[in-house]
Parts: sequence; C-alpha cells; structure tokens
Amino acid sequence: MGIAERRIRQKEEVRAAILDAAWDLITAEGVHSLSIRKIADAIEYSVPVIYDHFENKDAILLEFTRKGFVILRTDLEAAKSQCETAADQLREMAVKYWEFAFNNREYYQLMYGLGMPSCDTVKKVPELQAYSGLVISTIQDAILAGKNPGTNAFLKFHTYWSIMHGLISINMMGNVNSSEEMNRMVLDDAISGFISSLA
Amino acid sequence: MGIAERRIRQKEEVRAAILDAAWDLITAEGVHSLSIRKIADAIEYSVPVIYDHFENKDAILLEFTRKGFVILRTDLEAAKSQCETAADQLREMAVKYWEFAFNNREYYQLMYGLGMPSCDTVKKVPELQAYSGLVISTIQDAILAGKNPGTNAFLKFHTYWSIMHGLISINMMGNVNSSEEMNRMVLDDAISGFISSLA
DNA sequence: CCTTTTTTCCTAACAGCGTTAGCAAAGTTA
DNA sequence: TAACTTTGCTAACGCTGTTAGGAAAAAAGG
Repeated sequence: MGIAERRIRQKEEVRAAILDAAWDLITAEGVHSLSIRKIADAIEYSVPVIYDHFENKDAILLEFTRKGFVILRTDLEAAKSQCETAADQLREMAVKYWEFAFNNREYYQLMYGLGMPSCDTVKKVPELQAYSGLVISTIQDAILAGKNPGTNAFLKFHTYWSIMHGLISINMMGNVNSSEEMNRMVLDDAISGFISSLA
Repeated sequence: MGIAERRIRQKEEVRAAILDAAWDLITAEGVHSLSIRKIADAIEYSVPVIYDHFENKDAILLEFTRKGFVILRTDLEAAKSQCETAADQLREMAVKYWEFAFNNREYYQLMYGLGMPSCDTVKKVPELQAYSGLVISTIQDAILAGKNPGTNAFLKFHTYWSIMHGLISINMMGNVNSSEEMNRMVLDDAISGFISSLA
C-alpha cells in the first residue's frame, strides 16, 4: 500500500517545484513581476494545479516570509555564539541583521511586506516569534548585566528592532546616497546608543 | 483672448478632479484597490482622459507622496516653533512625526513606497529635501549646544529618521500588539537615547 | 479483467488591471 | 463657411488572479 505514500511524495515534489520556480523568478525578475502563469510555465503544469497546493498567490509569498525569518534567526544565532558579553552579542547581531537584509533583499522585502501589509502577519508567521525570542533574551541578558535590571526587555527589543529596520528600509529606499562606511557608522552609532541605554 | 486661459483653467480642474477622486478612493478602499478605471468612473470621464493629465498611474500616486512630505514638514515646523531648545524641538518633532504617520496612514504608506520601491524617490520628490533640511538643521543646533560640536549632523539625521521610520513601520505592520502607552514609551525611550547621544 | 469511483489536470472562461491606437465630434481660428 | 486643433470617446492589447467544468488517467472493487 505504498501508493498513498508515493502520491503524497509526488504532491510534495510539485509543491517544492512551485516554490523553487517562484524563487527563481523572484530573484531573476523581482517580486513584483512574479505571476502564477509564469510559475505554471516554469513547472510545466497548467495554472490551476498551483491552486491545488496553495490557496492563492499570497500563500506562496508567505512561505518565503517564513523561510526568511528562519534564515535570519539562524544567522543571528551564529552571530550570538561568537561573542561573550550580551552587549557584544547585540552588536554583532546588528551587523548580521544588516548583512542579512542586504544579502537577501528579496527575502527582506517579502518579510516586511512590500509596504507594511497584512496586519495579521504575526499569526501567519510563527517563525517570527523564534526570531524575536532570541533577540529579547539577549537584551534581557544585557539588562541584567547593567544597573537597571528592572528595564522592560520587550520594550527595548521593540526599540532595537525598530532601529534596525528603520536603518535598513531607509537605506533600501535608495533615498540616501550614502557610502559603505557611512552606513557602518550610522549602524554603529545607533546600536551603541541603544546598548548604552541598557546599562 | 481669455480662451487659452479658460482652457488651462478647465484642464487644471480636471486634473484636480482626478486627484480628488483618487484620494477619495484611496481613503475609502485603500491604496491597493485604486484603479484608473475607478477614477475615470468617479470623474465621469473616459479612461484615456486621465492619461492626458498624468503619464501613468504612478505619477498620480507620486503626487500624494509629495503632498505628504509637504504636510509632514509643515507639521514638524509647527512642532519646532513650540519649543525653545533644539533637544526639545527634536522631541516634539518626533511626537508630531508619529502622529502624522498614524493620522495619515495612507500618506505615510505612499511616501514610504508600499514596500521600499522606486530607488529614485529622491529625484522625483524634491519636497523630501525641505523635510530633511528642517530636521538636519535642528539636529545641527542640538549638536552645537553639546560637547562634541564636530559631530556629523547628516549622519545623526539618518539615525533619527531611521529610528522614527522603524518604530512606525514596525507598528504599522501590526506585528506588535502594543498599547498606546507602550508605544509612547518606546518612542520616548528611543528619542531620549538619540538626543543624549548628541550631547 | 472489467467496471466503478476517485484523483489529477487541462481548457476556457470571468472579471479585473494599465495602457494606447484610432477615430468622431466639438471647439477655435482665419 | 472652411480648415485646423483640441477633446474625449470606443475598442482593443496583453497582462493579472482565480475558478468552473469536464476529460483523461489512475486506483479500487468485484
């Protein structure tokens, strides 16, 4: 009775093919020009087949958002493990966050919604919690190592995240013709200010 | 020979009607469901007429982006005039920036591109410079009042702007179920940290 | 092995989108 | 009144996401 299993396996393969094709198209032509028909073409199936695997186009994109948060969390964990003190960990994590954003622009744009979209992102992206949990616990460590152990770690996380995302999205908008070093300085500046506010 | 003048005036009226209708549709149904056909319907003209006044749909949206930066600058100028010291001015401007964003969500979303879009925003939005000039000069004042008058005001502006935009866009994403006071605290926290980094 | 049922998958369409070509009507000028 | 310019329309092109309905293939049951 391996028939059912094989079918599940085959279905899974088509699903994976859809995601692969979609990702290829996104990296090749940008998120905005992705279309269901192009995906169908690429996987050599007809259009409705895609709807057997995903409820709609957004569901496909959501998959990449989730994957993005997994990669981000993995990168940040790696960064964290390279440093001793919580403060240094936060500094290094900021650098890696930045690098993740610019080495994976498509992911980042998807994760942050092509314009702050779906107000219920958090429900659909459980992976977000693993990411935020990691950062919050590190911030908590840094707070406990300072003089005001009563500081609200969640509030501080909110600030940390906002600074990071702000820096990156302002930069990605391309409004600012700033150099590599300039960016690094702004990042250092902002994060240093943040970290000293924890002590 | 007032004929030419009348024609220009009439043309201007249609143009204004297009913008009015577009804005009504945006506030009623959201930016994403705006369409040229709906605008044409609303102004009781056929579709191609719109293309006599705007090169394309983006050009219509761009108009709102520019208007948004004008309003923002006006609000910030008003905030600035209410405070004496540069530090207080920056604090008050931050509050007004926040309020602008949440009282004018549609504008804010347009201004920041529905997903960090067109890399050449700055060229198309000269109004952006009036806004940034205002903030930079205030930051410069704050720097000169502090102990390190050599600090790069442009760099600090970049940081300030990033913090503000980060806080707002993280909030607008709706990822965080934070209260009114919570938001206020995060904002205060972030801006206080920033301002103390200027002294 | 043949029939019945289920699954798979396609064609074709619907309703919408931004954009433009081409033409008729109206307005303006001489 | 005739020639010219401007205005504004219909209709189309080529896209988009999504779905209804049916044909072909596969699996299950007798």
